[in-house]
Amino acid sequence: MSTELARTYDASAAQTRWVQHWLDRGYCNADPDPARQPHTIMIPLPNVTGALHMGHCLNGTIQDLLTRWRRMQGRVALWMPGTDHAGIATQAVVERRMLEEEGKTRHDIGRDALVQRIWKWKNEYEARILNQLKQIGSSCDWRRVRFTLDEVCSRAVRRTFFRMFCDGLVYRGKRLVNWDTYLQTAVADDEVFHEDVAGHFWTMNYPVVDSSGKPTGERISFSTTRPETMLGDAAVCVHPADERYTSLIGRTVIIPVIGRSIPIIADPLLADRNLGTGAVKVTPAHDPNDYACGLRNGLPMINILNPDGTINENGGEFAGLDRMEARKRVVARMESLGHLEKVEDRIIPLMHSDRSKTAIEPFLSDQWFIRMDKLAQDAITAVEDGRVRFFPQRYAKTYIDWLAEKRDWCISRQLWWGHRIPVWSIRTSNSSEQLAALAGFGATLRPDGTIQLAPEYNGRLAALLAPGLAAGEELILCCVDAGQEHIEQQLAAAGFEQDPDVLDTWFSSALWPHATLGWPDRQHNPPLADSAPDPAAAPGENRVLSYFYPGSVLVTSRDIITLWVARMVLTGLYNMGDVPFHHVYIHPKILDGMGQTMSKSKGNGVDPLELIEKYGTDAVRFTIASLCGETQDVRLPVGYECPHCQAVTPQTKEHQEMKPLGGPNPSIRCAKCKKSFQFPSPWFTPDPDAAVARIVSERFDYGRNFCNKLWNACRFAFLNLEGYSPQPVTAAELQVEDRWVLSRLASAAREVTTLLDRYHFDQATKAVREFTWNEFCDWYLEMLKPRLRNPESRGTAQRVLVFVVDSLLRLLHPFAPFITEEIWHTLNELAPLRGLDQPTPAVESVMTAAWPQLPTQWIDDALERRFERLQQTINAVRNVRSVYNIAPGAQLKLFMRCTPDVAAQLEAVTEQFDFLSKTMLEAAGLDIKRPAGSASFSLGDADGYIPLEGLIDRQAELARQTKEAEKLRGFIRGHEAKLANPGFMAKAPEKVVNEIQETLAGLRAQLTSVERMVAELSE
RNA sequence: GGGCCCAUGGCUCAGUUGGUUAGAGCGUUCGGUUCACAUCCGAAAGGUCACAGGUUCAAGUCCUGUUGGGCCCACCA
Repeated sequence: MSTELARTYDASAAQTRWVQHWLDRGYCNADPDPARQPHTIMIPLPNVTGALHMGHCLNGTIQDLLTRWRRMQGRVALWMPGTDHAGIATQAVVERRMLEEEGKTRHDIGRDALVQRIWKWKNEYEARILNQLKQIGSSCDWRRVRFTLDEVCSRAVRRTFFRMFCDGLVYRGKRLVNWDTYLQTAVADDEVFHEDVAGHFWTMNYPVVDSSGKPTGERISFSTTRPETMLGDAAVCVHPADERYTSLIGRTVIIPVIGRSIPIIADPLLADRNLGTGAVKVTPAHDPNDYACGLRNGLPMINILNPDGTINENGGEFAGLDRMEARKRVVARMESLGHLEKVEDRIIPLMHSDRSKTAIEPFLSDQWFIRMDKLAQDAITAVEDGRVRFFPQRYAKTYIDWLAEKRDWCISRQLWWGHRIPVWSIRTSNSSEQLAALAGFGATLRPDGTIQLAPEYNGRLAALLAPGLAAGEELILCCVDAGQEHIEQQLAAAGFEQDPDVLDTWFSSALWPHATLGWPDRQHNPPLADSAPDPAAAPGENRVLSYFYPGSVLVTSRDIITLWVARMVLTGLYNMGDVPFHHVYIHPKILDGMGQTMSKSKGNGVDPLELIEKYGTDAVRFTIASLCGETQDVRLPVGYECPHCQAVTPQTKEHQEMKPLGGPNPSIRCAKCKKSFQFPSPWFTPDPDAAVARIVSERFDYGRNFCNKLWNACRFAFLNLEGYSPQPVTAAELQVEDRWVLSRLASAAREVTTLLDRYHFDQATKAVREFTWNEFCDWYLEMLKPRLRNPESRGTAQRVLVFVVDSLLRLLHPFAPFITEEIWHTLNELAPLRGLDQPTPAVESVMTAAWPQLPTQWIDDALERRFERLQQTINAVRNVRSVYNIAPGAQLKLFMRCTPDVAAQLEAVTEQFDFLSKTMLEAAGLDIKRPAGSASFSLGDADGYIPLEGLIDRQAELARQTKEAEKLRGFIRGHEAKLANPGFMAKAPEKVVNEIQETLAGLRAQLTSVERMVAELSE
């Protein structure tokens, strides 16, 4: 390591160096240590669907900041990394790509081949994601990286499902799914989009019949946009209070096209008197509202569709027709039978599949559910009693409101990529067949009707239908084992078939906090990557789980509070009997320049590595942390930097939406140099030989400038450390500025600690920046310059300087890990021993250094106030210099009218005046008179005069002071009005009244000074 | 339709339980090459705190409504 800092900081070299160094030294590893407290953060597992964007970068920055900070505080800080298989999203990406590139669907290649392809994709993107995380400085324990489909997580998934199955929490039910008839698959809600299409609105009627089935002549009218669903109608529904229909409620109608009789029912939740005719046909199997109505009223669910979108056998003569063709024929038939009243054209909002772009059909299918009542209640209680706390608190409402609905959780998905549901079933026709199917498992029927399996299956195989075999034709078993235990083979051999569906992705991510720590294995620590030796292994014990669970804080974004956070709490309580984390910090979302959230579908995502390349990781992290407040999302306008002339073109919505559309890659023309360039986009890869713009955002100048400042301040310090000798520094040796900077440092350290405790990252960043720049650099370093040149005073100055730099690097490390590490290592070369009381050897890495906790006694308010007057005086002199355009080098004289004790304080720092403002303090005291031709200023308790004979325009100075006096009079009037207000005097607290009076007195004194100056100038 | 959040100088944002003269960074203007930093230093200009009511001695801050924006959820015969 060099003993000097280079002229500029090379961010990318530092990043490469320290990422590897930290890895080699194992500084990020976290192993159980009973002597210390743990601090656990589980990463919100990124999906392996694609690369990380700025939202992940923000999320990671905060987690790493917290992890590094807690580690420095002496905790065993575990940050658990990993990725999510993201069932639907990943399968969709791979399928889409396969369709585009090879024209194949998953049915063409089969289940195993598709899953293999997805694994390949996963490996590629997982590597990319983990690399991105490393590049942003993430101090994860990389030995522990997990994937939701890996063996450890899979075991936890199967065990949880099995436990829930045995506890009766799992059941099979019907549910309407979004069915893509083209791809013949169910698609998730977020995989569908609304599009308005031209359609028709038919009004028809059904004839009312009497008890013998004869038409009474009455008819009931309704409207529909999907006449073919008539084939599956189970009722006609009206509002119970709708007087037009009260007489018809309970009567029967006939569906003319198929001759089925259905009842007229009343349901206030479904029927709306003000819509259409007020009566509505009910098709429970093909409409979500009708489905809910069907459940409420015990209606039959008549499915009329085949998976390919044709009408099935329930459609009578229409069976086999495509639903659109069936629609036409049903309408024609209704018309010919005289039941069509009118047709209107209408724009219909219709759901479409993202993938096939075809219309979605609501389709009733068998799904697995988890009963939520008790599980949800437990999770609500955990937040209500404070075992889990949200920051900011308002998000607890989102969580509780959602859980309070206690809607059962549909956990099955019609996909191939994911955890296959560990349920096996066989069709039988009676209980003896069922027992026969179970013969190989040593099954006997207990007297109470439940099934007894042979002991070796206890806890590994369970039957859903017990007690009471033959409750249905189907026998359903749940098997916890994977293939190795052979039970699955036995099941297959006995004729059982495994459910083809997989579990909802959130089922496995819900287990993340305990699954990653090895649950349900309580005997062994979870395996480490590449079978690395586990330093914390203990026989018969999973110490990793018992030590790191529950976690400390979950850091995530608000949109998955329900999907993920709630479910982690719920499964944590269910499996572990304890909450998965104590705090939930909800951070802002990253928005683009137009205020939209970043997402792949909008094409406005930004790869953090692009910005890191331009600004450096620390700059990006520091800026991001500075934007992480309580309420406001982070707006991040970006631009394209022209590769030819470096001019920046701000990104617009048009840019985000530019796609090749079969032609050449789109490009942007630079407004300045008129040349074209390509740009990074989620829609295409730029041509290999094309000039490609990079993404920039001037918001990151904030962090970059700060890093530059820090670097140069330390560079300056290090250039002045020649001859540094470690020695205790006594109180007597400390100069005013030393005591001041230590006071400020102690305050800053306390403040940053408190703010981080409360997750106020924006304020913490601001505090540390202001200390570094506005206090340490602007004042302390400047005041140190003369002392460092003087051999007499140099030693103490160096020792204090080294101490402050050391503390500063520690304070900044969680925010800016690379630059602080880089500087720290140089400091170690120059000043291996440091400390004020007793110099001690510094640790090798700032990452393992202790977080600064400085004595409260160092904070000296009186001293800070005196120092502040010095600063104000100097600022006032600078102001005069600037207003009168006086050459920076010109030496000025200063006279101060003030009390003797203030005079003494000012005289004690005469050299500082000279040095910082090229001004000699000539005299100070009560008897100072304004020298002729002076510029003047008032600080309230002291007035300053700077003789500027010949340089100052008397009239201009008079005008300046008159303006100042006017301003003061305005303030004074405001305060006087307050004190003259009887209401204020009677009702305001005494403290506030006193404050106003004091301020008023100060303002009046200052006005007196200014008025005297005006008088003097007017003479 | 329900819920949550936001609206403060040209831009991006702070503003603690209501209480002195509403702050910062960038941008703008003016002035600066003495050996840490022009990614810098010094100075200045720039705000009726979205709008309308209300509560209060006192409102950027609390309440109600309006407008505009974001997000989540529900729904659209």
